[in-house]
Amino acid sequence: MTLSEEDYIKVIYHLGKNENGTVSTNAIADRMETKPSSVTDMVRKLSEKGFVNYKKYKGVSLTEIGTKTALTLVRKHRLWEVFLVEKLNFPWDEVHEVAEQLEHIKSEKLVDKLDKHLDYPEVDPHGDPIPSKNGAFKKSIKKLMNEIPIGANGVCVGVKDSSPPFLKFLDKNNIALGDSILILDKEEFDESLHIRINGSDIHISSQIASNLYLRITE
Amino acid sequence: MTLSEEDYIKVIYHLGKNENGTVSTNAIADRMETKPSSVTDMVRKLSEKGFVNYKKYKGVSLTEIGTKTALTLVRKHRLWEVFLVEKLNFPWDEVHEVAEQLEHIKSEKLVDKLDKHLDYPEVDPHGDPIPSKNGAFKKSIKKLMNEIPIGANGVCVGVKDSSPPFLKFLDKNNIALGDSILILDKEEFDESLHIRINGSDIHISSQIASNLYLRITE
DNA sequence: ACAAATTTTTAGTTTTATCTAAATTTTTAT
DNA sequence: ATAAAAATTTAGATAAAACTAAAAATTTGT
Ligand SMILES: [Mn+2]
Ligand SMILES: [Mn+2]
Ligand SMILES: [Mn+2]
Ligand SMILES: [Mn+2]
Repeated sequence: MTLSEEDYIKVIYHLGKNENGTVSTNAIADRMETKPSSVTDMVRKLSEKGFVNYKKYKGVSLTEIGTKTALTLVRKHRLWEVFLVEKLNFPWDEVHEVAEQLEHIKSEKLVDKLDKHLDYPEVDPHGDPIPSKNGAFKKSIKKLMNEIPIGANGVCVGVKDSSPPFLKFLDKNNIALGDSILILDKEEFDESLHIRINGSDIHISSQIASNLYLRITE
Repeated sequence: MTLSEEDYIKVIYHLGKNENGTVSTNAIADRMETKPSSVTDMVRKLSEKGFVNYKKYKGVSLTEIGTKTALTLVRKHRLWEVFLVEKLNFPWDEVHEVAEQLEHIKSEKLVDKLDKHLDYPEVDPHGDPIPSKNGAFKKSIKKLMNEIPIGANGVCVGVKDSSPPFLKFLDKNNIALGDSILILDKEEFDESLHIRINGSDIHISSQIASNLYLRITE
């Protein structure tokens, strides 16, 4: 597996999660910031190697071995993110880029020892679950904040958008994973929310609310 | 800097240390496990980029910027080795291979934070010095065990050969860095040594003695 | 249903890092 | 000094991963 092949497989995995599993050439090209013709070439190669199912003009989906490979990469990526935040004190908005490189280091023993060193974490710094060695997820019951009824209590457990600008915004407003949140009210006009967090009442836009996951506590 | 360019620069650095600084095409090819013709191509490219001085048929040497680059790589390699041994409990004979990959991760911030996390180590698990951020070494006064007079006391501070077979041999014989050693006697016939270590007297071959560094304690 | 728009693939190049085989230069030995 | 040996470079090829431009297939809108 080359670095490039690995990145393609990860992208196909992430895009396939939302859809029925089948991903279009253009969608991959967009995400990889490359050209559709390059995607066609790579997808054909991955198909020959058995990682994806591919029918010309019909899109691609991961095979069983392709899915296994993707999960191993996601596991490595997220474990490294935990390491960077927990052990090296990186800000959570800077870890993705470095983990994008570290995920390609080839050593099963390294991943096992890293997992142990981190005390077997179940989620990464953005609240995303870390697959176990055999590819199993602990599934969590989480909902986007804008889909939660007024009056409900929850704990902030993840972000949908984990881009640096959004994460920096959360830092600036003292919103962190693990915080308790009470939904006070919703404005009809723009769907913005009034919430209580860390003892203070604040007003957040629907764009923010639709990118924060809560686990409802009752 | 591609991964391959970085590996070439590191090899030229290590080979140049022993010689006058000028390294031959074949020496590089041997060490890189590649063909001389490939080395010629790469060396020409590195020369165009300003990392090495190169005159056809006359060998290569690192420029100032090339040396700086090599030292940064050596620093990263050795810091990662310390991490693997100290934090992840890797055996010292298995870290080189993994560090060979980790040294190529591009993030200055990562190296700084790793250095701090490890509490600014001065040597790697094999006793080799770690260059500082600006490329300075702490020079240590160490000698090969076979060059030390009978009766002298020393502390084992490094290995010359850090190949897994030699390191495993030392483990098996309970010889580790930091151990105090007294040279008891030398056999004329094969230059083998009788030494006292950890309270017991043992007999070691000249091949072993010529690959262990001691710092003489008096 | 069918023309237009969009998506995807094909064909032909480029760059990087290799290789083999042949040519050239340098070194060594008589 | 010169022939043989060794080291090094050149020439030409290959494989991976990109790209552009053009062709082909699919989807969309009327
Ligand atoms: Mn990546
Ligand atoms: Mn993450
Ligand atoms: Mn390397
Ligand atoms: Mn080392």
